[in-house]
Amino acid sequence: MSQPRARAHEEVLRWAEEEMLSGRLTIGARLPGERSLAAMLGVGRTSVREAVRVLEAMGLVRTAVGSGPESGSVVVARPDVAIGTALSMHLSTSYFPVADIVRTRALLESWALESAAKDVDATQVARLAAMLDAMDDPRLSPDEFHRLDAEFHVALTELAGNVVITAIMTSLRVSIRGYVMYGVHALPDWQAMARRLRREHRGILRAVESRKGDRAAQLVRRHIEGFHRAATHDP
Amino acid sequence: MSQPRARAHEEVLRWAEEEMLSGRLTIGARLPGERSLAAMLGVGRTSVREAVRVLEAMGLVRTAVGSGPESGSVVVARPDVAIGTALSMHLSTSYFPVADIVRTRALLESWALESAAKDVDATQVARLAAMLDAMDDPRLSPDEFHRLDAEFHVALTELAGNVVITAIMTSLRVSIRGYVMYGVHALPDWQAMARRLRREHRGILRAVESRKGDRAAQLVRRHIEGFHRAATHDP
DNA sequence: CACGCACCTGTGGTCTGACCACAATACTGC
DNA sequence: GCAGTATTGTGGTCAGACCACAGGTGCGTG
Repeated sequence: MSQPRARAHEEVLRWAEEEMLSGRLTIGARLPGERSLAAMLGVGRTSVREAVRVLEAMGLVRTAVGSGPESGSVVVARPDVAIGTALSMHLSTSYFPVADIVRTRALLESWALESAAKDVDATQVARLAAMLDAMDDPRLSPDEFHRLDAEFHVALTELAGNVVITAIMTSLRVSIRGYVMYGVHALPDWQAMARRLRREHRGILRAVESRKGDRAAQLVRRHIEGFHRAATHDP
Repeated sequence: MSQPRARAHEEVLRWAEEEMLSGRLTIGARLPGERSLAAMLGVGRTSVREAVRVLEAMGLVRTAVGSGPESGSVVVARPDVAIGTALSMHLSTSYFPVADIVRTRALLESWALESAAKDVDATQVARLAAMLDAMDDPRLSPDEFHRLDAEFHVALTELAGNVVITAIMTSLRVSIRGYVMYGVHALPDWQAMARRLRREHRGILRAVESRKGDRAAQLVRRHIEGFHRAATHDP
């Protein structure tokens, strides 16, 4: 009606969105097979596949071949996938400056800590501390270290309980992964940097634990911007 | 090498990302035709199309039929499209609570104003004031009013000059459009709300103009959360 | 010579039908 | 009873055929 000439694959996307809005298609549910879906909507299978690809890229479905309950297209909720891949692609066009991403990350993360410090419980702190213990292993490669580092920061952000912000944070981490690793290799002394990061992590966690929200926010902001400065400092 | 069994359309995506990273494919450039691209990469045209669909959904290309320089797949930079459609789809799965989106918006926007108020110039203020003048027309439908309102808020955020935050803001506005319009219809007195929004907009702009960053941030936070409360207040 | 219209070409958009690899399940022969 | 095989249904891929569309080309007419 409103869009009399929608492309066929958009028709499929519209259908999927309606099904999800109405609650007929919930997380964990399986989409009809591509062939039957095509017949159902009166479009070709290729158009259905194009729509499924888009849904997959947006982190809304996961596809698998074979048979059984795990096969086919299953509805999932991975918003970080969507934003992450999109951000990293846009980064590759150089449309997004890394500095803007770093600043955004600092903003979101400092807010999250400020908000989280109000009602953090011991269980959460213990879990975060365990992550930091794992990072103390001096045999870790820069690559592994960064993976744990990213996990720690995402876990910190999760404390605030805002799924949108968590999703954006995860995405930002994914999208700047390449840049971080590049910066790491450019560092004169990686071990020294690792020691510094570990120390700062402990400080941040301590501030959160003692409910000092604004101090935690300040520390994490310095932590992020400090690494950025060090990693982009060309000799 | 690293991924010996990548799906064909992922091969195309990888190619596109590499081309953009290397600078061979810049914004405004045209992709090869689907048929020649398929031949070039040794995959079927359907796989190329699936990849192009994903790129399109991520706001990286725009496609058009016909011939001439405007046709074909053109590289563009519309990160807001990517994040916006993804967010709205995830909203429809009810995975994202609206409250989290509203809070995120308040955070980003208040930061942007605080940062922008430091060096705003008269030209920008005049442009924003003109937008507010357009919103004064009492004949505007709620729909038109909301469109202008969204434009104003995005323009405010742009003042900070952080493209990542601008993209996220635009996306958030797009994704909550349905919710806002629903809330508007639920209001007992739309005209009264419009008057209030207009007044608050003027106040925010005034604060920015006089370089009072923290006051502008506070006002916009109240503005956003106030509307949210009013629109979700069930009788 | 200038103009306008019909034709040509290349683009994305779509559909059909045919395979393939794969994984769970049903069946079959021992 | 059980191991091994055949069946079924899934996504993944490809080739080929149309279609609608928009710009360019060139012919014909004024």
